[in-house]
Amino acid sequence: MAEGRALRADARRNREAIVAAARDVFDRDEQLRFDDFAARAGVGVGTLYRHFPTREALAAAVYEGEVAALCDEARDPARSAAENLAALLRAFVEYVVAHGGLARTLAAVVDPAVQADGGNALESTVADLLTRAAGDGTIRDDVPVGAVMIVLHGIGSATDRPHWASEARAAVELLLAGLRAA
Amino acid sequence: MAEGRALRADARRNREAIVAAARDVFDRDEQLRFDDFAARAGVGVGTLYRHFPTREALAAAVYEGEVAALCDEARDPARSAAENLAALLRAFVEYVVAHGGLARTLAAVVDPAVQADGGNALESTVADLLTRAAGDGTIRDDVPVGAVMIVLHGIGSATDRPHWASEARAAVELLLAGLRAA
DNA sequence: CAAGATATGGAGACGGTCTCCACTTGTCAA
DNA sequence: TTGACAAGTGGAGACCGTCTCCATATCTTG
Repeated sequence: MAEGRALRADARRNREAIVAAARDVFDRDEQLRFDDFAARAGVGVGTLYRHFPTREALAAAVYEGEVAALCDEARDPARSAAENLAALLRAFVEYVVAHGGLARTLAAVVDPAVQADGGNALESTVADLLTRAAGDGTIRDDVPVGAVMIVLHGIGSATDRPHWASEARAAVELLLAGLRAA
Repeated sequence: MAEGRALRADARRNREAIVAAARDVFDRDEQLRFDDFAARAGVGVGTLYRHFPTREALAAAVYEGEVAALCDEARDPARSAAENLAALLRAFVEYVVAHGGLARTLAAVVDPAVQADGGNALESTVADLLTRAAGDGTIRDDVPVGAVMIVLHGIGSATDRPHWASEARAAVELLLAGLRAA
């Protein structure tokens, strides 16, 4: 996804408007068809398609922005890696609790294979914390990042269970307990 | 979904043929459109729609059958509840490893809210084992079933991560370790 | 301020989903 | 067995969301 060329000014504005509109729509959990979607962002369908050829591409763009904010909160140098990891995972749940629709859409639409492929900020942040905490001896050292990501994915995609919020919190605590166990 | 009326013999045959065909298609991970789908089962589209108004209804029917088999394996009276629970969770992963397409389809299509609503054999089996194992004192007693289900859901829906099989196994071990921890 | 490059929008082709009903098949009472 | 009614069927075609295509509009650069 490297920028091959600089976007023309108006194109960039449109692109941003689309992402913003998408964020909004996903968050409200509105089920909009692609055409209306374009209208909502104030552009034509053609423009929407040029910038984001698939629904997934659009979701990925939103995803990227959301995740970046989350990761920043987990880089407090005053805390140990294990503490930062716990903070990140808990923040993740609270974020998802606050933005259920967004989380569900992203979990449903963003392809795990793509995410796992490297470009994923959340995964590499978790991987980093995991490695460093394991180095400290504060958590087990035999846990692949993927195992943690799988749990997070489950949390993001099960948002319409009746008591989901408390279950999600419990799942994270379970995960943290598992990480600490010998 | 109580049977309001007994199905006519031919109708029942058709219904079963459809479910069997669906199982097959999902398992192979073929992306079939509804019409061809009906043809595959040897019935008309109309028939398909009468029996299963939505893709989800169809997936749910397949799901039910698959899960019933799994749960039976976890009712060994010679083992403790905790052991049966561990066996069930591990069997779940191995099942999903062997039938990735099926698992992904079901995870993507079957609505968690419906599953959680009661009619779900897997969830009630897990709930039962969880309660009994907690009674024995072999695992923590503050874990809602939902937390475990969320992890299982994550496992089922992340099947296209590159090293997914080993990550899924690790996730289950992590979960089991978390359950054991004080 | 040209002239070329870049981006736009939305009409309409395309294709999957789902409905509807004339027809077939099963069931059951006589 | 058979007639008569209920139950079930199939697939043509209406419907509607997705996506392409290109004449037009807008930027940018020399």
